[in-house]
Amino acid sequence: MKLFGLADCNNFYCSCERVFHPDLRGKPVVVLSNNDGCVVARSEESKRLGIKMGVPFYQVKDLLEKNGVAVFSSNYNLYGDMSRRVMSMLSSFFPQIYVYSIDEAFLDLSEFDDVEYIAELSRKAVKSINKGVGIPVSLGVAPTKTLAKMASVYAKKHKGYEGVCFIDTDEKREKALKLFPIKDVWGIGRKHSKKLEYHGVETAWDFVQKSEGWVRREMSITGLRTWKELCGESCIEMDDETYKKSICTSRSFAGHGLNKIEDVEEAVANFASRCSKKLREQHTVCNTIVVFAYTNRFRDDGQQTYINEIVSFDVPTNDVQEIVSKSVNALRKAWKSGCYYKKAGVIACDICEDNAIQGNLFDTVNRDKQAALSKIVDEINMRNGLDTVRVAVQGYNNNWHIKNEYISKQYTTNIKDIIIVKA
DNA sequence: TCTGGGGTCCTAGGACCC
DNA sequence: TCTGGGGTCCTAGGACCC
Repeated sequence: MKLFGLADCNNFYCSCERVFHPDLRGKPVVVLSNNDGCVVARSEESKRLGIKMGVPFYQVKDLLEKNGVAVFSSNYNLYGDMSRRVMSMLSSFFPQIYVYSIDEAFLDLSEFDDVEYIAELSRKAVKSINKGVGIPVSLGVAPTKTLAKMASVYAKKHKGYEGVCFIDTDEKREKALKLFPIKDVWGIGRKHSKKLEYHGVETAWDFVQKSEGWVRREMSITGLRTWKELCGESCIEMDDETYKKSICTSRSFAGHGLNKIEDVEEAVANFASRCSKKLREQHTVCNTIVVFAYTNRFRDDGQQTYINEIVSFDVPTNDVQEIVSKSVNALRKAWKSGCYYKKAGVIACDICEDNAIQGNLFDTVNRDKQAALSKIVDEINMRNGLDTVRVAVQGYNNNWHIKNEYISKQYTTNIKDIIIVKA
């Protein structure tokens, strides 16, 4: 039987923080989103206190304080680096891994034919990662990705499994489906689970009792794929990661937001610069950018506005100056004064590989020179830090900076923050 | 006062063609 | 009274994921 694995890091952001705060093991921890806005990660102890995923920080601040919960702003440099370590260890055990998100990877186990051997390897991997990186991992194995995902949930939930759970027989599958709430199935979101519950479907098992035709009609092709996967038929492909088809950089602004065009301009210039860097990193160019900015949608007193400017290039590009200047010009053109902007961003779309650029007969830009300059700027910034060389409009006022009151150090990526072990 | 950020895929409907 | 039939392409919006 062909099998897939799913390795999922438990409460990943919290676990990362705990690696450098061993005193917090067994204690409640939460990690906040950008701007210390919402709770985006909770340790098991915090979940037990009833803190919900995505809840605004200010609404639970008292509760957290009262229960001595350790609070962290998100530290993406740290989490990104820890993720790389986990993935690299994982691939030393399993040659075919597909990184699905910062804390998850699918494993293609088709080259192994012995289930016992897979089980042994899985247990070894989980133990080694825990010991070597300090991150607890749950691993599920099953004939489809949706079932593997379900197995990983059981692996995490029941201590007896020691982090590894198999759904590899029909009996186990039936039992697993009957105990699994439909709303927690991978691929079934809020809308569909509401609808399914209305039709009497409460568990994954109830769902597979529905007919194929009914599912196709009510939930379209994506719902049908989930249904088939739960029945044991593998039909969700692993994306052989090529390149991202859209790239977005956006931020919310702290407090009321920003109402001066210079401040928003500086922010947009920085978002555009970040987009161009991401494009270059994946060796692609974009044909179109979208610049957006909007006021606080949660307020009903002030004036609400939405800027959404779409700009196209004559020739697809990833050049920082071109993308920044077009973005800033688009913002200036669409600017409406008298509003407090709470969030803004830049999206690069119509992306293609940089070796397949469709030229333009009337192009006046020297593309070779431009590419050479980009390369040098990237190299300088790699050595000396992000944005050492920048486009002037990116500025230094930084009035759009994000709030992160509770951020931990860059333990693994900044030499100044490396922990010193005392003899 | 305070509410994240970054993606993918699918569908319905409009515009247009013969 | 009665208003074809078949395509393609594009876009906005919905639903989902982490």
